[in-house]
Amino acid sequence: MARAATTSDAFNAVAEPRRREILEHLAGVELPVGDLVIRMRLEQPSVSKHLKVLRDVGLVRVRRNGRHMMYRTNAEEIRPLYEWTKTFERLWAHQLLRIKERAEEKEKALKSE
Amino acid sequence: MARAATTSDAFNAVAEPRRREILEHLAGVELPVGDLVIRMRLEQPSVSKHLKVLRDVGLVRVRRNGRHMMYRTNAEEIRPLYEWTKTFERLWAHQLLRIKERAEEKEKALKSE
DNA sequence: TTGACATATTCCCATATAGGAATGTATATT
DNA sequence: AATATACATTCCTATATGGGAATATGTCAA
Repeated sequence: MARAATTSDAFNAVAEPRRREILEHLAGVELPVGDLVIRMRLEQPSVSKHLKVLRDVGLVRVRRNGRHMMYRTNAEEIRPLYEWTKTFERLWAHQLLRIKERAEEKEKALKSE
Repeated sequence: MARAATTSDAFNAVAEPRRREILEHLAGVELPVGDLVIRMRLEQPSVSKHLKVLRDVGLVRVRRNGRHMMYRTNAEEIRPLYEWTKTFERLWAHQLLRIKERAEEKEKALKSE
């Protein structure tokens, strides 16, 4: 079996750096394809193809305005990724706590010299 | 150009569902490969190969214990994904707010009937 | 040393890209 | 209708899989 399609879910779709970049540009802002092409210095077909992947998984919404296709990020679809990563939060919090504890131990040791 | 390697970064590594599953199993718990094989009902070579990808990007740590290789999730490497998704938080919060507002409008309209 | 056990690695192949180049489609303007 | 503008789609190719099968490596036990 080969790798899962980029359009199989949000996880696969955002694995591509240029697509994450697109989502950042379209966060809370509606933009036509041409603007992305200029800002990202990427060929128009490439931008359109990335946008198609993002559309397929619902990460962006489109609206036609004359000749322009206005895209914007649909953050709701990013949320599951947020929720998944968040389940590991306690782990890195633990690690930070242990680092803090060690730092305090060190300080204590210094004072008692 | 083909798709970026699964080992190029954490984003690509966690795009694979079985690898996310592994990270969940190893969250805060050290386990040998054999345990993952049983729990995930996946062939041992597959598990080992997924573990290699996760090791390459630092998402898991290993320690040898006799014949057993003890793996555990290194949450620090998941944190960047969390931080990235978190930057979109305000957007879905907005959306929720708008949904709430609409609900209130509706209620208001019902009361004034 | 010889097995037995636990994992890693290699070889295989069908599949899915990402970008470049060329072309197709839809809409506005004159 | 004819042309220009804005995007989308198709064709192409080098590359990277993920799992199955077979094999290699490393460690413990007798």
